[in-house]
Amino acid sequence: MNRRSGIESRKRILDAAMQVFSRQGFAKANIREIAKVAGISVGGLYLYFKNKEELYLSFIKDGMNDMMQKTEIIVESHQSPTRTLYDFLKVHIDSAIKHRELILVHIRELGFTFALEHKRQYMRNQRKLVEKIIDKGIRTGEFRRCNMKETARIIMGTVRGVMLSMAMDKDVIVTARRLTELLLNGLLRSDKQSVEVH
Amino acid sequence: MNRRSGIESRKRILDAAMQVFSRQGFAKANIREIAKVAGISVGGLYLYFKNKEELYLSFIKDGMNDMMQKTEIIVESHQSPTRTLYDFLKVHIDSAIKHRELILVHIRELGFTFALEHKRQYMRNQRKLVEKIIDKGIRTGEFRRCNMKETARIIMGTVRGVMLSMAMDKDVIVTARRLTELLLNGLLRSDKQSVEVH
Amino acid sequence: MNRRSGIESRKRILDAAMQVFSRQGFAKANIREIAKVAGISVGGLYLYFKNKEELYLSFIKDGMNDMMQKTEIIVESHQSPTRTLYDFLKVHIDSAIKHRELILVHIRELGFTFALEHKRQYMRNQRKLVEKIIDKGIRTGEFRRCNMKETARIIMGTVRGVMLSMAMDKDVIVTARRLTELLLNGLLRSDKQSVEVH
Amino acid sequence: MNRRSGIESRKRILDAAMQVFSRQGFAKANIREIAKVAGISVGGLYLYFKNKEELYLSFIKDGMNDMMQKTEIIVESHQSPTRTLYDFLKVHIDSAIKHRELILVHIRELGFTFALEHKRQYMRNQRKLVEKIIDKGIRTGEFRRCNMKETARIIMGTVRGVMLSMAMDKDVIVTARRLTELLLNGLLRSDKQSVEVH
DNA sequence: TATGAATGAGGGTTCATTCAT
DNA sequence: CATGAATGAACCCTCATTCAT
Repeated sequence: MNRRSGIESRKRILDAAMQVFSRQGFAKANIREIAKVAGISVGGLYLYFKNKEELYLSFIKDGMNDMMQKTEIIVESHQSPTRTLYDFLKVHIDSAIKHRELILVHIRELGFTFALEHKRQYMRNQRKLVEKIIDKGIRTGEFRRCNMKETARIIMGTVRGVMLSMAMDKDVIVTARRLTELLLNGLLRSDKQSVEVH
Repeated sequence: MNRRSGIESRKRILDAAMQVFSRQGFAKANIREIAKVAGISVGGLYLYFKNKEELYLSFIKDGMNDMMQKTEIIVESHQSPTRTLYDFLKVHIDSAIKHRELILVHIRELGFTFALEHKRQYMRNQRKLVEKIIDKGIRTGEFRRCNMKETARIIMGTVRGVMLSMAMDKDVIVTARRLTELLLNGLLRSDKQSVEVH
Repeated sequence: MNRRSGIESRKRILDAAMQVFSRQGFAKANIREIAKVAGISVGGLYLYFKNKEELYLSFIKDGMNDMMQKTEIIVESHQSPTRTLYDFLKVHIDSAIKHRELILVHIRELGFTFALEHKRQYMRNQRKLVEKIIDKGIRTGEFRRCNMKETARIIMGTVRGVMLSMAMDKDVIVTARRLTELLLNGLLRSDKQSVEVH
Repeated sequence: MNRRSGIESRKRILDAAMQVFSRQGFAKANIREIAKVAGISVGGLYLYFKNKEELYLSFIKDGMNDMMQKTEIIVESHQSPTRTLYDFLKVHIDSAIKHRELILVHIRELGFTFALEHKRQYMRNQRKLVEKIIDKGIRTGEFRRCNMKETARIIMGTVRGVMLSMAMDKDVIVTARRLTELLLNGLLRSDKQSVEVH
C-alpha cells in the first residue's frame, strides 16, 4: 500500500535477500520470506527481479564489483609494496567483518552454476592484483624472488580462508596487521631463513 | 532385486551421495538422484540411512575423523617443526586434490546447523595442532616469537582457503612445498625483515 | 487461477474434507483427492490449513462445538425432564441424519491421538448434561431413583451407538420418540416392573 | 530360525496383528511391526496371509464368529426373556472388557469397504436375536407391546455404544445389571409410566 | 505499481509386497 | 518353511512463479 520509489523498494529487497540468503543459502531461502522481510508483496518483488536467480546474482555481483573497485584503487596507488599489500589485505578483512553474511553466501553457493564463471573471473582478477603487488615488490628489491603466480594464489587462498573463518565464527578475529606480518616475515627467525623444504 | 552385500550397498550410496552433494549442495541435492547414481532404489537407500541429514553427516564425519587421525600422527611424530609443518600442510593439500568433492561439500555447507558444532570442533582441534607445531618451533629456537593463537588461525585460514581454491578450480594447483616456504620465509628479503606494519 | 473469496475456498475445502475423511478415514484419506473434490490445487489447500491434522481437527471441533451449544440450550430450558430428554435425544438423532458423514468420521477416528482429549472432554460434557436431566427428573419425582452417573453413561452410550448405526447404514432409522419411550418406560409391562436382575 | 508349527505361527501373527491394528488402525498399522511383534520375518508372515487385508479380515471374522456362536446359544436357551436379555447384554459387556482392542479396531475400520458387508450382516444377525428375545417376552406377557424391529435396533445401538465407550476409556465401566435394569424398567417411576412424548 | 490467492511440479519419506537365498 | 534386502508407487508438504484484481 505504501507508495515508495522504485529505487527504494529495490534496495529494500536486496537487503532482505542478503539477510535471508545468508541465513539459509540459496536453495533453502524462501521468496515469501524475503518479500516479508523487505516489507513488500510477493508479486511486488517480481516486479523488480525476474526470478530468484537474478535476485541472487544481483547482490553477489554488487559485492564483487564493489570489492574490485576498492582493491584496484589500492593497487594503483603509488605506495610501497609492503603498504599496498597491507591495504589490500585490510580491505578484505574489513569487508569480512562488515559483510559476514555476504561472505557466507558467496561461499555456500560456490558451485552455483550460473554464477560460477563470474566468481572465477573475480578470483582471477584479484589474483592478478596480488601478482602486481608482488611484481613491484620484487622489482623494487623489497621482496625476495619467488614464483609470482603461485605465491599470489597462496595469498588469495589465505585471504579467502581467513575471511571464511571470520565469517563462520564471530569470535575469530584476525587483524590485517598480523596477517601482513606473517606473509612478509614468515615463521622462521631471519638468521635461519631460506631453508628449503626437502 | 539385485543382491549385494549390505556393506557394498552402503559404500555405493556414500560414494553417490558425495558426488551429488558436492555438485548440488545439501539442499538442492536430490535423494532420487543419489539413489539412481548408487544404482539402488529410493527405498533401498533408506534401509541404510534414516534420512538425508544422516546420509550427509555420515561422510562429513568420516572425512573429518580421517583427517584428524592423519594430522595428529604427524604432529606427534618427533620431527623438526619445519618438517612437521610441511607434512601437516601436505596432508591437507593432498586431500584437497584427492577429495575435491568432499572439500567442496565441507565448505559449501558450513552453516549447516546440525553439523556446525562438529565442524567448529574440528577446526578448533586442527588449530590446536598448528599451535603445537608453532610452540615447539619457538621453543627450539627455529621460529621467531609470535602470537601463537592468531598465527595458528591465519595458517588454518590459509589451509582452508587454498584447499577451497583448488577444489573450486581444477587448474589451481598449489604445492605443499611452496606453501610451506611462504609461511616459513615470508615475502620480504631476509635483510629487510621484521619490519612492522604501522 | 480461479478467483474465489478466501471464505468460500475454506468452506469448499472443509466440505470436501468431510466427504473424503468420512469415506476413507483419516489415515487413508488423500490430500490430493480432498483438493480435487474441493476444486482447488494442493498448494491452495495448504493456504488455508497448515496440514492434514489441522484440516481434520477443524471440522471435528466445529461439529462438537455446534452440538455442545445446541444441547446446552436444551438442558437449560425450563421444560419437564421428560421433554428435555426427548429434545436432547432428538437433536442427536437429527444430527445423525443430517451429518451422517461427520458422525462416521467422529467415531472412526476415536483413537486419534491428537484429538482424543478433545473428544473425551466432549463426551464428559454431554454426559454431565444428561446427569442434569436425570437429577432434575428425580427431584421433581418424575424419574425413579437410580445411579445417576452410570445411567447417564448408558444413555450416552445408547445415543452414540444409535447414531453410529444410523450413520453406518442408511436404512437404519431410529426415531427420537421411540428412543425416548424405551428409555422412559423400559421393556417390562408396568405391573411387572422393578424386577431386579439377580 | 525357530521351527514352530504352522498353526502356532499363524496364531502368533493374528495376536500381533490385533495388537498393532488396534493401536494404529488399519491404514497406519505396519506389516513390519506386526511381523516383529509376532517374532517372525516379514516374508514369513506372507506365507500365512496373502496380504494386509486378508490378515485384517481373518481376526475380524474370528471375533464376529465367536460372538455369534455365544449369543445364539444364549438366545436358544430356554430361560425367561428377562434372563435371556441379561445374558445377551452380559456377553457383550464382558467381551468389551476382555477385547477392548478388538472393539476399537472393529469400529475404527467401519467403512472398510471389503469388510463392510460382513459387519452389516453381523449386526443384522445380532439384531434378529434381540428381536427373538423381545418377541418371546411379548408373547409370554412379560414385556409390553412395542415396535419390535425398532426396539431391537435401539438395543443393539445401546450395546454398541456402551461397548464403544468402554473400549475408548478404560475408566468407563457399565455393568450388565444396570444396563438391563434401565432397558427393562426405564427412567420413569412406574406410576407415571406409559406417558407418550407428544 | 502493488497485491496475495492460486498453481502444480517436485521434494523427502514410508511401506506393502516380492524373491533370491 | 523362513529370511530380510530391495523395490517403487504413493504419500504429505513446499515454494517459485503467475495473474486477476
